[in-house]
Amino acid sequence: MKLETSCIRAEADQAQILRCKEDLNEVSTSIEGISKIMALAGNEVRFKILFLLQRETELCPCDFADILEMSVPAISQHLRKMKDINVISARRDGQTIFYSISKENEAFLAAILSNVASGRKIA
Amino acid sequence: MKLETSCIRAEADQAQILRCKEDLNEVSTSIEGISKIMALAGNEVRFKILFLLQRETELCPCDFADILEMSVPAISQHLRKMKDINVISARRDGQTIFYSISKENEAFLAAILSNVASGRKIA
DNA sequence: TTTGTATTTAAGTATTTGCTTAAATAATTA
DNA sequence: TAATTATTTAAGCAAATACTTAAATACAAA
Repeated sequence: MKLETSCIRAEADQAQILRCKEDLNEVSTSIEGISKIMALAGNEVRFKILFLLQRETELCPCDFADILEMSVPAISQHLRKMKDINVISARRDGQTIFYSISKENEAFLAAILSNVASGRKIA
Repeated sequence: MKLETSCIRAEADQAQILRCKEDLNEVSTSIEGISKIMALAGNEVRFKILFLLQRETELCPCDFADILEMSVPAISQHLRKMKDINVISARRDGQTIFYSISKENEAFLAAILSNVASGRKIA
């Protein structure tokens, strides 16, 4: 019995298929981690938050609510998701909690954010 | 009447808030475009497809179905989304349709994919 | 022309997402 | 202490997502 999901064409390069599977397997942990970060950064609100954090170093939920004209709980929930995955980190100063981009992912995010340009599309 | 979503703390730096809003406004088109790409790349299946395309230059839906062990329609729908947004492009050769990363976004995706590493997390 | 292969499209559905409002914490100030 | 402020958490819900199966297209070969 054939696997229904598979193609049965003669041209399929079985060696290539196998090599691809092995390649993927080797980097699976890495891919999992990166696509989790990408999934978070892929939300426009969160991407803006990251963009702002890069420029301003640190901001509080309240600031984001003002800047993005969104409710504080909505912002807070976005921040939580990014904090959970260690994309950003928090420090408390009195009642205010300041968020900033985690050292760990700073370089990766900088590479992505460097493509943000005024007026024009990415290169 | 105050805007409910806004913070009323004394410490809010109004100049900073305003500057951030202006900054965002200047790059809004760019941010919109990039986060659309990121949202697509943020899905693990699609990220794998992009990773594979970078390594193999071009592959067909059937190949992806074999490699990722998913149904052909599921793959096809992922490919469509990326094609719609011009992340990938297609060429037909007989019955087979070969997909590849669009020239337009090659550099951007290469920058992201360069963080995929075997065994370990991103830097 | 009929049959088969590769792909896409469409309809249906379970899950996830991103907000809302209301309530709960936590720290500050009166 | 009580009242205020900043933030988080929880519950609920509409919209988006990612699959499924079945049907439709497009090309190739018999």
